[in-house]
Amino acid sequence: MKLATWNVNSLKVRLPHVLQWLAENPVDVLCLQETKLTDDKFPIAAIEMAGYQVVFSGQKTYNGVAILSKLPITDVLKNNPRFQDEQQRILSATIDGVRVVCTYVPNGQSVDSDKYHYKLGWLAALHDWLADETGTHANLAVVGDYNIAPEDRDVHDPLAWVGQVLVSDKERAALKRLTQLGLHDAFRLFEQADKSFSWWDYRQLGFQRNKGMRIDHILLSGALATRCRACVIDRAPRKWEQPSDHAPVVATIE
DNA sequence: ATGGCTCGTGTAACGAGA
Repeated sequence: MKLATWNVNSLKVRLPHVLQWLAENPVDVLCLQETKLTDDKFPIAAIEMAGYQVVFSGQKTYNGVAILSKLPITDVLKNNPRFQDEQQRILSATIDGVRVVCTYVPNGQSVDSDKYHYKLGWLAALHDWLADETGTHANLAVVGDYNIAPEDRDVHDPLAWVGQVLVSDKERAALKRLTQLGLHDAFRLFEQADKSFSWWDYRQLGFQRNKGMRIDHILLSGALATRCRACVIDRAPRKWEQPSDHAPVVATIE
């Protein structure tokens, strides 16, 4: 199974990019974040024409997640059953024996904001729910935009970012707690180039200068990590016209 | 210099993202 995740920053704007990328990279499963579409506006027909089934959970203006799959999708669940949340940030489904959780972790805005506290509470609730899910599903993949750079090597300029949102100790500790449930960062199962990032600021030629961060992750249960043969960030669509600020991350599971 | 781009909303700036 080829499993990918991509924060598209508006599926309305990025639908052509998604279709082109799938044509060039016919992965089995693609998880999307920040669709920014209510469910009545979701482009089901265009995605089905491309050979994918799709489930989605959206809202107006913000957030929104979707799972595209070549193979049948079953047992769809919206949100974290343990966390009351108006914001549509989690969608789970079973595909080919793999439990896929597509997640868009809150950004947090800044460490002194209410949004930061919401992020930490949200992550704690995710941990508590996934503690059960890891027991229930041996083949579990929790993928998406985590809005956390796990280590300094995942940040273009760690000194400039010390203590800031996306890299703060509390956020990194929350992510580490997820990995301590037995979920492995697929990207770090393999040797990778230095300064590998999945997001680059639109401003100040961020991509051209590689001023980015690695904040989009594929976390795999032990059973899936053992079967994982590769994990790459595809920078190509970040070079296209009117790109998302994020690049897709792709894991190959035998 | 707390901006710089890009998005949705809605049709003018502004909040939010990261």
